[in-house]
Amino acid sequence: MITDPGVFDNEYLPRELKHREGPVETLAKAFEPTIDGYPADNVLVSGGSGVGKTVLVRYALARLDEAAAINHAHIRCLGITRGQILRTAIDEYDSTIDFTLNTSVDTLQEKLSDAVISPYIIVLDEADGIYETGALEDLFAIQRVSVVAICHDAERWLALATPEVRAVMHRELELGRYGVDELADILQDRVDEGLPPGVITREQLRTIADECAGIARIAIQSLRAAAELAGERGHERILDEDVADSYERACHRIRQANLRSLPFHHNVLYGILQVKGELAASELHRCYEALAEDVYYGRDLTPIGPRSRRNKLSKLREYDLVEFEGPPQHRVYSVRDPEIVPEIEVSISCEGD
DNA sequence: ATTCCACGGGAATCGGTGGCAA
DNA sequence: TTGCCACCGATTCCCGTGGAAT
Repeated sequence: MITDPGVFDNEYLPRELKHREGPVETLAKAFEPTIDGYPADNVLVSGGSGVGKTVLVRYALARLDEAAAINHAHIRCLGITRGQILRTAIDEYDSTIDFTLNTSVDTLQEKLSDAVISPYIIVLDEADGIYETGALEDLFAIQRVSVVAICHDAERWLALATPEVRAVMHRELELGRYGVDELADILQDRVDEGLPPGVITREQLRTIADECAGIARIAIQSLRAAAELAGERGHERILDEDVADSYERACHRIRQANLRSLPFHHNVLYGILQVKGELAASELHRCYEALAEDVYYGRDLTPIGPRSRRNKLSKLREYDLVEFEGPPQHRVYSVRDPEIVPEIEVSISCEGD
């Protein structure tokens, strides 16, 4: 049923960004100075999950590309280091600049500073934890570099900022949740581009939009899931029952992709929880230790200690894969969705069963 | 009031990479 | 080629914190 699967990709950039005309203009204004060779204004873009922060910035940069050849980079900052941010920033500006794995981060900063001779816009996506890296100061120290920081909560982000950082964040852009009709409009564009005409009604799009509570990413994946389900069930067009089951499948797919993007240790911990259902912290650690030798056998990795496991578990929670419940000393870990399975086979039978 | 326990921040340490001089 | 060193990122070690149990 799907004629162009590309329209459901995260990377897909719509021709027109519906219901974000104001923010698009704000970004265009912020980028305008680059056309005359001056640095762009720094912008802080904030808003909840799936309100289209990333796509907004990508869209505005694509428009800028049409007007002038301005260097820009897009860096996902979640869980990466100061060095990785600087390396990416250097590489995206000029891939001929060489550095190695053990080049000091201070040197990297100097290299970037020396290299940048024209306006350079660096988008720091998922920049909620950017202060821990220290990379922000590195970038702001470079005159022609400007930053678009994307975060969830602007107030918290600015509260953590130094006065220097606050002083150079010239523009703030807060995106609210889409309304049902707005989101239905956005879905309609994807329908027009990626599905045969007439397979879904406006009312069904509104149902999808409503179910997703304004979160565009889930809505778009729900639309895709509804079309897939209709296809699998041999329906000529998308029926209400396909729409009804689409949200589950969309969430499932997003979480499954999240898990796949995480390294082995995370998958081991997840696998234990997925099989056991619910575990107290001490039980989880006991299971991990009981299994570790088998699971890690033949791999170029060694089992990690309890402290690292806690960090991995926090990460799993950030990715909406694992839940914590109860106070620290009685914390219970469980998976959000037992249907999501890890990449690895964790054939679990911990002692104590 | 005291003990217990897991959490999580921060410092120390480890294993690996790559430059450099002998 | 070898040994040494600086450095990185990942991990471990150490320890203060705070809520629940005793």
